[in-house]
Amino acid sequence: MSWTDERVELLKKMWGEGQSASQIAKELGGVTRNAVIGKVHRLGLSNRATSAGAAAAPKAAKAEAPKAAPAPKPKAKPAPKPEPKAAEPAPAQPPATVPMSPARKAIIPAGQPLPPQPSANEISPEALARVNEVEKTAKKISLMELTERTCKWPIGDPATPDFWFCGLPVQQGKPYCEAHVGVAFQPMSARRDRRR
DNA sequence: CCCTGATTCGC
DNA sequence: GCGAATCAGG
Repeated sequence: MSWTDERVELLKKMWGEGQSASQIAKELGGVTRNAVIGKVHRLGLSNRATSAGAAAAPKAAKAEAPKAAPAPKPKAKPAPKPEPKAAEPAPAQPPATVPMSPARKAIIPAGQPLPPQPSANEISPEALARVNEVEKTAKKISLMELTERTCKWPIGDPATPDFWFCGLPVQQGKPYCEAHVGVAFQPMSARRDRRR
């Protein structure tokens, strides 16, 4: 594919709208985001109000030496980085199997006894509200559709057909989307008033 | 890890 | 001019 006027125009339009290079590339087809970025630069349109990622970093200007540049050797990748590997602060119990749902039938899925889950209580009302919102617009994907980066929060009753997985984009690293991470990972807390 | 844009440089 | 590879940051 080449940069026809039309394609360049679309590129400009989308870039102007704040679309990401990858989105533009996907739209144009036949080009990678790198191609898009490269073109953007060649066209001279660059800095726009970026949201993130954009290297707002005032990189050292490439002042090419007029003659006989000292050749700073840009190729440099030391930093072996030993990787300290800090201990992960075990998060609260993520729903091993079934988190709470609107109407959990009285069925307890066979298997290990469910660990004490931070049920509806102890969770910020806001987080729950957001989850409810999310669950209404969740992608509702099936088990087969789960991927490394789809929210794996189960919704509904696994014993009925009304069962799906959230499916929204996961929050990097986590197994759930942002909303579900909010209720899945509790900072541990109030529950010690277990008079016993 | 995923994603973003920026730069470099051989073609 | 083009864009993959690479870099740098979130």
